[in-house]
Amino acid sequence: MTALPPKKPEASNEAVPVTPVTRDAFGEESKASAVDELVDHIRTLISEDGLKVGDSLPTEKELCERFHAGRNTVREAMRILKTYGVVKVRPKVGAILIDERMARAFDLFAFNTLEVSRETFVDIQGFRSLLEVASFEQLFDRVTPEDIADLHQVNAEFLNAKTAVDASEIDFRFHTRLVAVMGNKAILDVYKIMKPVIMKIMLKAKTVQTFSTVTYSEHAEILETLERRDRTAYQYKMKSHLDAGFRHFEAVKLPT
Amino acid sequence: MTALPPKKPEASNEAVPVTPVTRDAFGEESKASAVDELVDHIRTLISEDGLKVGDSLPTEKELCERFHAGRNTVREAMRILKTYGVVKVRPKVGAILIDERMARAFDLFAFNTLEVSRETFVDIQGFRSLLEVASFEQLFDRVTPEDIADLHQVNAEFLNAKTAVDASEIDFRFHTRLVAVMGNKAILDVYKIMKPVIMKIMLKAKTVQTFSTVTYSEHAEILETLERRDRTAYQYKMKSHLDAGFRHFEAVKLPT
DNA sequence: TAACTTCTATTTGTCCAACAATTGGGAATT
DNA sequence: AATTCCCAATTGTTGGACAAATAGAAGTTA
Repeated sequence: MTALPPKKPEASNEAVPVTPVTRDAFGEESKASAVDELVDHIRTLISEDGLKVGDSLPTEKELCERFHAGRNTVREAMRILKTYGVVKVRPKVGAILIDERMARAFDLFAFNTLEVSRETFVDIQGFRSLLEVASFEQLFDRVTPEDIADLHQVNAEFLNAKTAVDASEIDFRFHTRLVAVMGNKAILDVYKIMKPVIMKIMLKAKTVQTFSTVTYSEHAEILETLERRDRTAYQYKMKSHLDAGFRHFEAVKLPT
Repeated sequence: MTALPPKKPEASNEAVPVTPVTRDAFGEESKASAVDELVDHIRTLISEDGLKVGDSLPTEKELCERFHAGRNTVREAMRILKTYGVVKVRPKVGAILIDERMARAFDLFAFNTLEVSRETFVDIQGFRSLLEVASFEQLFDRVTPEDIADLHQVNAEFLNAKTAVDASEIDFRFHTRLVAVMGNKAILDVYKIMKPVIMKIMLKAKTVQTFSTVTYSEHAEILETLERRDRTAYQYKMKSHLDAGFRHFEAVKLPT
């Protein structure tokens, strides 16, 4: 025994589950890298200790010692958990359990830098119609004077917008704030994920001029119907507002 | 100049976009860690070079040199992309572009270490209420006899279900098929992503017995209102159906 | 005592260097 | 020409070093 593998120094006591050749993270099988094993270990650690959202994980050093792994290995494993939206790491304070998996799931699809196809456009606008028009019951139930005030304030920012990009940013903020009224994080996450596509739609359909005049006043009218709790008028105004962009997109006549 | 910061050795030529303090992925602002910046850089690299699935990314060393980053930083960035399901890395051959994001999205929620938090539960059910109840206009517009037939067929499978898991699988298929009636891919994708959480909700609320009796007949009643184009009845039946699971979750009395 | 400031120690973030493990591709052999 | 073997390139893992951030303690002042 001249050259023993330097991987396992000596200690094999402690509480080492020892999963020598396990399966990969999920589904597909592979050779079980140290990082994947570590993720598995941390997972069992979480469930066995019954850790809940808000609880802390051991520090990197402790994880190194407990699982006999190098710090970079631990860091890559933690990086996976961060990407999963399961932990939030801050210097000095360490890793805290969270649950933002929903937001992460939608982040995945924000990777698209491709063109907006006609079908995607129609689908997204249909989705928005559902989230902003058909949702009127939940909107009217929950809307507060604060919400209205916020929305007015956001809408007022149109007057300061210099470029079309600025203006569409404000436009998106307005609609996002409206969706936020429902107080549903999942819905809000989805809406935020659609931002790149929605922004493209807004930009395509409007110029700065349009923003500071038509869009601004349409928003104002929508807010007014919201304030009055006028369901019928709200649905009509909002649907027209969304369809406006749609009609313009039609006019452009995309190839496909 | 005795102690210059060791971060930037010297070279500032090449093609370094130099995003010193950029924004985070979306909306929320952060301090822009080197790893996050690197992910951004690689992303722009992919889109600017027009890389497609199957193409190769530069090696770790090349990425280190091109973006003046340490190898661990590069590795953590690649680890993020791997977790996203955007690249597949093998020793010697390097990183190849793939697109398994949908599969990864499912994996996210198969990460069972965490309980479905109460807020998540409420949000998801609210979302479903929007997608399946408030969407009735679009549903009634587009539903065809074929859709109805399919839905009846799926619902009939309850009779063959042996375990609660089987049954909840069928339950989810039923609701998915219903959402599919709208013909909106974006909405359908979102619904599919929520599958693991929805499945948990279904499992929590029901036993096999329940599925083969209550759920089955509730579905049948919903289909009947859909066939009759009875808007009011549909909304009432579907809302009750969804709320049933909700009430059971209430009864469980979660700690927080 | 209470509020504020400063300091310290701990923890994470990044980089470097070294070696092990894997493997595609070339070299050597038949 | 086919097969086998070997090498070199690349990723995987480890350890160490230092920078950056910050929670908590210690000290200061009103």
